[in-house]
Amino acid sequence: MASTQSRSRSSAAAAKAAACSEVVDEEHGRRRQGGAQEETENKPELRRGPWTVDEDFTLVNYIADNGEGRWNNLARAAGLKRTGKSCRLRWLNYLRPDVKRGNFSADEQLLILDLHTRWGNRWSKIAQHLPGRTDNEIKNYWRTRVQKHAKQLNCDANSKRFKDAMRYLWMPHLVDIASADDDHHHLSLLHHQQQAAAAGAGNGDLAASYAAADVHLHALSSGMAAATTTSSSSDSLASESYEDGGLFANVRAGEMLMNGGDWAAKEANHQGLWPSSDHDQSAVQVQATPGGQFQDPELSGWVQGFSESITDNFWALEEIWKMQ
DNA sequence: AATGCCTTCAACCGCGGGTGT
DNA sequence: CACACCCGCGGTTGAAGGCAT
Repeated sequence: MASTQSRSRSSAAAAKAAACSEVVDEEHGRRRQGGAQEETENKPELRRGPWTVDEDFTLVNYIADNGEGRWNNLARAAGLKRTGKSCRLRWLNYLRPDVKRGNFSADEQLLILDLHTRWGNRWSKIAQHLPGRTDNEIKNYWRTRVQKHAKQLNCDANSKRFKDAMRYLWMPHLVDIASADDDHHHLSLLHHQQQAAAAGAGNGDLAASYAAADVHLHALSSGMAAATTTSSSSDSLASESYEDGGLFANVRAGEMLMNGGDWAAKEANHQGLWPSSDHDQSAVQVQATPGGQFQDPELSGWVQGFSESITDNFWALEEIWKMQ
């Protein structure tokens, strides 16, 4: 389990830090090896590197008594030879009682992929929607796992190609895993994510994006045996969008509009498929053929060709991932 | 068993924005 | 208004453990 690994790593690091600490002159950023004996009488040097158990204990106790914030003052008052920054980071990323450790669940992975598609490298913003997860952890996850997959697929993690792979292949698969794991839980997470994003959309752009249609691509995760695209009205952000019991990718036309002109252009060329301008009444269903062909030949060929070109490698990676 | 490469993640750094004086 | 300080964010680094040879 990753949490065990983290803990063992942390304690080992702490032991090492206790044996050989590095200190830094905060004002000038100078780094030195060997630490305490090099302190000058005027300026107490600051420790850096891995935290010791004693330091953790001191910080946790101080925050328990006095609360967090004002980190530079806190570091001094607590008697820690650390910068305020370092204390803050240690607390937020590691010592905070509600920090969740261990591997990301399929739900969380799905949420990260979805939110990153929408917001890019806004790690702290993404982290706000994953309770107990820190921006640092999500960032590391992205860089080590997601970018690795992108590299193995020979494309950039920020490229349209990879984003499309996530939308059409990875996310449906994660939905599948999440469904098998806990159907209701992932629905509630997605619902939470939508509500949170909509609530935070006072700035308008997200509101606009969510005002656009939801597009549900059914059964892509099971090899595109069939696909159903549903576009519903603007107030379909709510959970009923997810209540039909099927396995699907949740891809929003508005999100596509937000994330690239290509999608906007594609959508403009496929009004029959994604009638995003249709913000009124009833949902529009576009049924793919049993062979997995979309009614739109261009999109069908593009999706299927892409899917065929990477699916083997992609699922193999998924299997590796599940074993972690 | 020894060695070297790879992966992961805690921690650091620089920067920009906010706030107080 | 200018300056200093603080805070938070995103990018990067380096150490430890895992794994392959």
